[in-house]
Amino acid sequence: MANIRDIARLTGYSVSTVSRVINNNPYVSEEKRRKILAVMEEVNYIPNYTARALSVGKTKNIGVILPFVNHPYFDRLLSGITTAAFARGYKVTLLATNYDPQVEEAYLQEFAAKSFDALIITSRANPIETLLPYRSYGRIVFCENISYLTDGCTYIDREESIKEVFTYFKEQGIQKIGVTLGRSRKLSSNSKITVRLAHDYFSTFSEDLIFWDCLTEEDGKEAAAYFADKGVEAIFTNGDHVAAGIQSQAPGEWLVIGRDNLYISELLQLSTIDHHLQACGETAVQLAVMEKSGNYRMPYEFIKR
Amino acid sequence: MANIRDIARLTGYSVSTVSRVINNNPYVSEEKRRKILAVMEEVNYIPNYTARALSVGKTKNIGVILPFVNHPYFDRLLSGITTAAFARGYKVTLLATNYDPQVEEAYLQEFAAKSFDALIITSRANPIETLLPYRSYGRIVFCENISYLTDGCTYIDREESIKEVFTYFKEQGIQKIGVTLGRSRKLSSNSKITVRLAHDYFSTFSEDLIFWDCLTEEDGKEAAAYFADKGVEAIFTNGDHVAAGIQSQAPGEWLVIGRDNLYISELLQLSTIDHHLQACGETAVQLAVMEKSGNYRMPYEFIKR
DNA sequence: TTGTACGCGTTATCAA
DNA sequence: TTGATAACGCGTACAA
Repeated sequence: MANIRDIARLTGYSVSTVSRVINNNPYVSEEKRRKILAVMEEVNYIPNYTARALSVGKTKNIGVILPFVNHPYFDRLLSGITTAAFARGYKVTLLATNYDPQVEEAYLQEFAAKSFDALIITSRANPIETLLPYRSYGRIVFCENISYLTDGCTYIDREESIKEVFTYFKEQGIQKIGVTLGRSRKLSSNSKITVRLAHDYFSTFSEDLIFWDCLTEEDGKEAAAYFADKGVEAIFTNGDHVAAGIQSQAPGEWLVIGRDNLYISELLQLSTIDHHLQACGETAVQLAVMEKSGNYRMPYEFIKR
Repeated sequence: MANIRDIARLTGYSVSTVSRVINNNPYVSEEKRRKILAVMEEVNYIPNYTARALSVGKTKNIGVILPFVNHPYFDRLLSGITTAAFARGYKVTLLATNYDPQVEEAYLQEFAAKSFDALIITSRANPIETLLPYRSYGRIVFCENISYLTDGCTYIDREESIKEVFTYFKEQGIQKIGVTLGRSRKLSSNSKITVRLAHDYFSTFSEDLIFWDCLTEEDGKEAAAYFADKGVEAIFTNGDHVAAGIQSQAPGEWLVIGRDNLYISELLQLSTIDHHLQACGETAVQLAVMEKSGNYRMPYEFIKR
């Protein structure tokens, strides 16, 4: 593997001149440029990416912390992130945590070690206090509404969308609802908001009307069994695929509402909230590369069917 | 940001000793190790990842070339890849091409520039001849059966699974079928195999019984319209989500068969092929990190419903 | 327009 | 068990 010094030696010019050719610096005579390019071609020279990154101090790489892929919520978000990152010449590296706090911290350490130019946290496994100090190492974007931050947050409008759904429930005369959620309210802002609003809107609501750890369609089926004897009239789910799992077990049993506006909800004629996750991912990248600053709440659509 | 030399200066020991502490090298006296660790802690020192990568010549990073995310096929594959990579201490960076050959080559150049320890090509935009030379820069794994390679390929068993489906069609007395495909047969081995076998099994088959560029559920709906007057009895699709799109437009009109074994196919009671994409992704990583060698064809399941 | 020399932050070799 | 020093490969002030 030839390096820049080899090219310098082979052409008889200096390392800097070769570097200028590599970087399209105009201050190189045409003749030398041609010759240098010829030699580079001949020995199949390719500048080392890591060395450049070290020298310049930038990697053109954005790290994305998420629990896992192959889940509608994160895949949508990721789609927006990759699209936007790509358009700006950034690559995206996946940092899967499976919600393990230790693993997440290891990634934060890597970020601190300058592995990525920026970090996007789509969902976290540690308390926010653990993460905040790492902001001194570079840009960290949160896909979550962190109240005491005025910059670097982009989030879907859970607060308003859920209120609209719950108001809709009331209009339909519904008194008692169940909800499905992904994980304990400790860290998930979605869980926190959902539970709070459920209590606000429904005096009948209680902790045993929550079906936790609900991630997949299969989990949705189990949720259906769980709610069978709970006397709820409607179920507010944490995803269309979950809603579909529930609906498949007991069609028409409850007013089931999903999220994400997946095709499956159209197919089953289930109402759903489109939280514009794709746009959220794109905004996250804009924040990550400092193209934008501030906090951004995405608009949403409640699709009634 | 303190560096290793700062730590050396601050502790009064040499850079090498500090490096040994960082890397848990046993040849350091306990007293020095303690003191060095204390100072590292105090000034919040974190070894620079890029510098280590440059020095060692490895990045612990696997690049994955794919057209886009948020598509069942690639999301499944990616899920297997991230899981397996994670378990082995590798990170995964997404290299989205959107099927642009130029972009793909740019990624290959980055690979040649030592940006990744290995490359996994899940789908390509260039002819195989363009890619092969890059194997001299490091490990490249193809998720595709490349006949004249005896190593570094892992692929789903399209040949046999499609034969089984087509045989099943014949058993059902079906004489004329339509197929949906993602993109031109030039580069997609799936398209190539499907078209070849369709001709082999069905004398009635012709090019106008192919609905191309079929990627999403919405495309599936268009496919349904396309096949409305083609007189086909069955449609072999390139994905359960596409199959669902077709089925939604004209339930029971055709015998529709999907692929990927998504939940939606269970819901609609559509037959499907489970190609074990997750396992394919995991195997790709094992090949990438040289834990395995050779070619691997994944087993499949034809799920009749 | 060109070249020298140093910085980027580590790891590895070798001598002590 | 330690430390000096040379890689690793590139970018870039600075001087010429």
